[in-house]
Amino acid sequence: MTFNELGLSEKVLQAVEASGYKTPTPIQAQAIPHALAGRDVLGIAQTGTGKTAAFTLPMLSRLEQGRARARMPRTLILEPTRELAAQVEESFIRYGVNHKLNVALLIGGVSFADQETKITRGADILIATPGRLLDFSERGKLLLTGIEILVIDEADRMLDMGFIPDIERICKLVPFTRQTLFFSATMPPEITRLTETFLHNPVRIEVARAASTAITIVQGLVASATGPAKRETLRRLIRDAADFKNAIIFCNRKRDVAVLHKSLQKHGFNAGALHGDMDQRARMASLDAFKTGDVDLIVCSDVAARGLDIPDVSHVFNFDVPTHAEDYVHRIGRTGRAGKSGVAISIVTRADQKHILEIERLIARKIDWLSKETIAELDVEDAPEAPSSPSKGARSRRAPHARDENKRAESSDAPQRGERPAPTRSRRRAEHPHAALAPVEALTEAKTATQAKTATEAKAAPVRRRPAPRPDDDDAPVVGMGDHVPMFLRRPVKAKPTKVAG
DNA sequence: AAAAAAC
Repeated sequence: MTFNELGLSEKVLQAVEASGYKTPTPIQAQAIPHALAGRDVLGIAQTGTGKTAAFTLPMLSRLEQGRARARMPRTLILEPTRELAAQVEESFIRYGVNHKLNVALLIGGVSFADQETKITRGADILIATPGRLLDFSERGKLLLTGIEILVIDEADRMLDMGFIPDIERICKLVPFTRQTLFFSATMPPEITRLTETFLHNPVRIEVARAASTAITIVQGLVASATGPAKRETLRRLIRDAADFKNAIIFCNRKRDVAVLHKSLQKHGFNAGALHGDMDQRARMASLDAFKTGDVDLIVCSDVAARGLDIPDVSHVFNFDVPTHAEDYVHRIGRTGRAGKSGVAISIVTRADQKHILEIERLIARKIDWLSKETIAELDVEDAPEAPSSPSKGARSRRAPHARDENKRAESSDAPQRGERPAPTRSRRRAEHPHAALAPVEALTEAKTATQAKTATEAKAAPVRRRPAPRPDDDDAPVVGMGDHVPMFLRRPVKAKPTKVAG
């Protein structure tokens, strides 16, 4: 099967060919002919299945007839997050090189002015997140009465995010006669109801089960105590990762994204961050830096869990185990894409064990433990949230390592031989094909190399003076708000939730 | 339990 057989226009086919694609994915092969024929499509597909091209390509073909009028876009694509919207815009730009179509991106967090100019000029393609779209619509700056094709992408995620009322409002603002392309990874009852209301006799296309995890992803669990010890566990995993290229690190909370990001930087890692409380420019900049390889680590909230298509992510680390099993599937799906192999490792504390069971049930398989010690052996209950008191067990075993890292952190502020520091990359391991499955050997082999390297770098670079590092306080200054924060702000807000009587 | 999304 080739793209030529799907009925796409010559202009689109040329752009597809220029991008180097020859064979359509299953969702593309099945959806494109129906989309071109004007049918409503209900696509049940995970991200990473080629879903975006499944609607951008036929839309571009169909838009070749007709032109946009001022403030009346011809097509509308709704996305749950700003990054996804921007990603879809890129897809239209890539495959629309031979067209003279106006593309507008309507997302929050950026100024109105540019967006308004584009809308006023007339947009053939409008890609939007619901909030900003409704804002424009309510201000009378945008008319949805000329919409010919409506795309609702990631519908189940829109549901999770509480967007369904907005989606319903928008569906009522567009003409009844439009064509609707509707995509969702799963079909919960609310989504089914939505499709029954807003789709007309749709073609139903289902490609991959939502809960299936790509077989190209090697998954593993590593037991850890909480607090600073957990960050130490992560650093060890990054350092010892075999075939490491880059990694996405997920935290459950935005606050922890910021804390971990600072911690990694302090330890000399080349890391960026991405979460929804960052301003939009910083979000875009972080993502770009990661895509181009300027940073090889990015610490994220679940804003990045779904849909983001970053080619060649070698590792995903769940710094926190997601509390929703579905999120696990989405997170680890950032690696192992397009037939490439990937590694996904989750750091598990005692409190996470029940979530692991749910995840294993969802993906219908056991995930291997990669750590020698089990959770039961770790002194989890005694592990501190605050940086003041260390956990005994896990800590003392790795103390030499921790000291090592402090040296690295100090040296990292200085430029090394005119290059930006890229510690994780420079530390890339000699091939160890099954390292992820044989972690103990990999760790031993890796450790000597790391230590040798670190020692050299520490000598070569000027050392920034800091209080003598003790393994106990290696992370003490990291609070996510700068180093000078009153002590009372560092204390956990709530009483320790893990403490249960008895 | 938290994240995301409008000002």
